Amino acid sequence: MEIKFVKRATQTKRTTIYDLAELAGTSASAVSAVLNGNWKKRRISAQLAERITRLAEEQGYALNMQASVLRRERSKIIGMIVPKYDNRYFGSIVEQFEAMARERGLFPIITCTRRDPALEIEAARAMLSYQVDCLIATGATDPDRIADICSAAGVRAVNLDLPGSRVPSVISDNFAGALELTRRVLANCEREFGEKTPLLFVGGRGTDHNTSERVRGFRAAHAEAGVAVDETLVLTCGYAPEKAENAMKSLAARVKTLPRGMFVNSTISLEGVMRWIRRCGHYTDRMPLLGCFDWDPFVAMLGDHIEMIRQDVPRMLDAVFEIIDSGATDLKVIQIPPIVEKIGLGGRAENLPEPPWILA
Amino acid sequence: MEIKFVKRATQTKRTTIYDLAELAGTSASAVSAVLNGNWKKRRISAQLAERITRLAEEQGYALNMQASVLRRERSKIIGMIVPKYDNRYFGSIVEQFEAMARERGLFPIITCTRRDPALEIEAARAMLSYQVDCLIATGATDPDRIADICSAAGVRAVNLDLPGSRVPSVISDNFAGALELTRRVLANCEREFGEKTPLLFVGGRGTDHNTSERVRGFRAAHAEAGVAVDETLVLTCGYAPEKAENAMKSLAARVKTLPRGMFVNSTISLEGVMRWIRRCGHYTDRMPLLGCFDWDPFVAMLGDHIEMIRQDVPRMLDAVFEIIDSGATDLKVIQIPPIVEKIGLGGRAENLPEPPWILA
DNA sequence: CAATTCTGCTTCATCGATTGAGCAAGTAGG
DNA sequence: CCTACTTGCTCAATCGATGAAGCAGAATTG
Repeated sequence: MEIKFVKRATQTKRTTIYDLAELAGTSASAVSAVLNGNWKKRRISAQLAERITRLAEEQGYALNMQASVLRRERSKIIGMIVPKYDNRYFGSIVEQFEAMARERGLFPIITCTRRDPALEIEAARAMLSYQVDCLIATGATDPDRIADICSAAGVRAVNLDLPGSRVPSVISDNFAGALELTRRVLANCEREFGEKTPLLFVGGRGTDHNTSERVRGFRAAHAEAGVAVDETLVLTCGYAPEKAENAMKSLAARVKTLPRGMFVNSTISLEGVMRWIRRCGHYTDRMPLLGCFDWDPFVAMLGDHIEMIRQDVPRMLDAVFEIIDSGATDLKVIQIPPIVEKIGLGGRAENLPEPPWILA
Repeated sequence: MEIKFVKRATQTKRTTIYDLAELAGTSASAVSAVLNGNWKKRRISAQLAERITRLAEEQGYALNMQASVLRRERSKIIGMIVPKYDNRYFGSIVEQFEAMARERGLFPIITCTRRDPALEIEAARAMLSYQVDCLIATGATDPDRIADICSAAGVRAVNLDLPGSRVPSVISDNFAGALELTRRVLANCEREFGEKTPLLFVGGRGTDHNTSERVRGFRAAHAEAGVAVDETLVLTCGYAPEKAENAMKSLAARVKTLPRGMFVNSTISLEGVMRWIRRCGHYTDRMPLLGCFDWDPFVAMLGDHIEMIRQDVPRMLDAVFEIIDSGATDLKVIQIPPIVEKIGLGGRAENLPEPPWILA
């Protein structure tokens, strides 16, 4: 059962253009020219090109990118840092980023920083070491720091999801999205409970741009509806489920009546909120009416009491690549309108049995 | 508003060890030795080391990995290909893989193949071009093909999630997991409906190892319960939500009574199944009882009619890295017991067999 | 027929880091 | 005082691919 598997690592020397040159009775530079496609420019005969190509295939030749990149001006490597992979939003960002990069002949490398500021910086440096031509900082805690590091290395950067002030940014229109989401939840509450009450805002970091814009939209919708925001109900406690759950717990401990409507700042926070709702025993008669600034297919099935705002990932990435492709350098922040997920479509069918769905 | 941003790309020449050598009045080789940490071996004085280190920092020196890797024996780059980022299972695989790679001083690069066999191969080749030391093929449609390509380049490979026959594999114990999941759904059905009826199996590719093992577990549980499997109810239609949804649709069109219990082969398939359930109008009185071979926090909140099996990602990755770290080359398939998620809670079931389940 | 252009290559320096070999000065030992 | 180490460095080859410059020989032009 001892397999060649590792043996070959020592045995097999990878085929290089020099090996091919020798086999073809020609020079390495001819082989290189043929294999990287500009043999016409270099006036290699079609005959020799053909012969070299065939040989390369036979020998299972594979370009050594490290050598190639070292020599070339541009690496054609594009980097992205991303906070997490545990939700559909970042998942689709990464998946589409990869696809779009590949379409353009770029090699994508991605690093997940788990919202760790130190790791963000380290990851950015690592990517620069690998000679990325461009770096996309997604949801970075300190985008400007990253931009500075890139700029020192002469590398382009673009911010995604969270804006910075040093390089172009592409983000959702958080204010508009939050305004609309809050409006809907307020309207649902009024319809269901017959009275206008201030909503809870939970999740996100109070310091990040997105969260503060969403709070602004939240406030604007309240103002519009003539409802005073209850400041004790604005809980920007961080994104993690546990943080949201704890925030709810301690809120429940210090107020007498719990809100009947909530604005939850991501599916990740919603995870914690839902957990709390199911365990706290305060909503046994009726679920609170929720709005979630984020989308997840199963959340959409949780019931008709949840409204969702879905960030428009395809358009966001189109904008990112337009900046990259065009080489645009002006310091704009592009805001992409998010999508309101209509309940009923993504939402619950009218004729489903009533939740035993939610447990105590 | 015209920013330095791109200007610098042409202006700034990155600092190299030669620049530092000149500034320090020493040789490039001394600089190299100091900066990559083996200056003791190379008998550089602490004094000079100190001076060089300071200079490197001042100048914002960053190692050129392409040059470094080109020269070195091992690249310390580790690759992973993964089918999708749209579910928690692969999301956590990727996230933990990255973290564990970094812990070991390896640089992880990941490619999402979207279950496209051609892209899988292309991605594997690309990674070899970048001189990965090791490649992990996660959920690959043709792991052996990838293993062959790696072996030709003298690169180690490991299969994850789906096994192959050329290199070691780490997978879930699909049979045991499916057996337990089916048992539970059967039991739930008997309890709820007072009779033993065969379940539906939906999702996955009939040709892949995982799915066939799960079907085997599904059958075994039926046999155990004395229930005959209804062959028309085994729908290995692929993983995508639309495929599952369509399979359900056409099933509904050709049978008179729909199953009251279902084994769904992934959260991704469950997405389609749930969509169908909600739209079809056949389950207006009572939701079918479900079992899902996969875990998602929101699915867990969908109600008490869904049982879930969660694959043990941390242990799977531990196993993968143990193979890599130890340099093990024997052709084993390591099966990691999955976890039965208790509704509401979550933990390992009592009646799963004891690990470590090494096969063949 | 000589001068020029074109064709089809080859040669060689280069990218930046690494490392074996070697060298000069200092120190220890006999 | 001479040999033998040790210390602290430098030199130069090397990894594999790239592309500017150059060089024969064939083809074309005046």
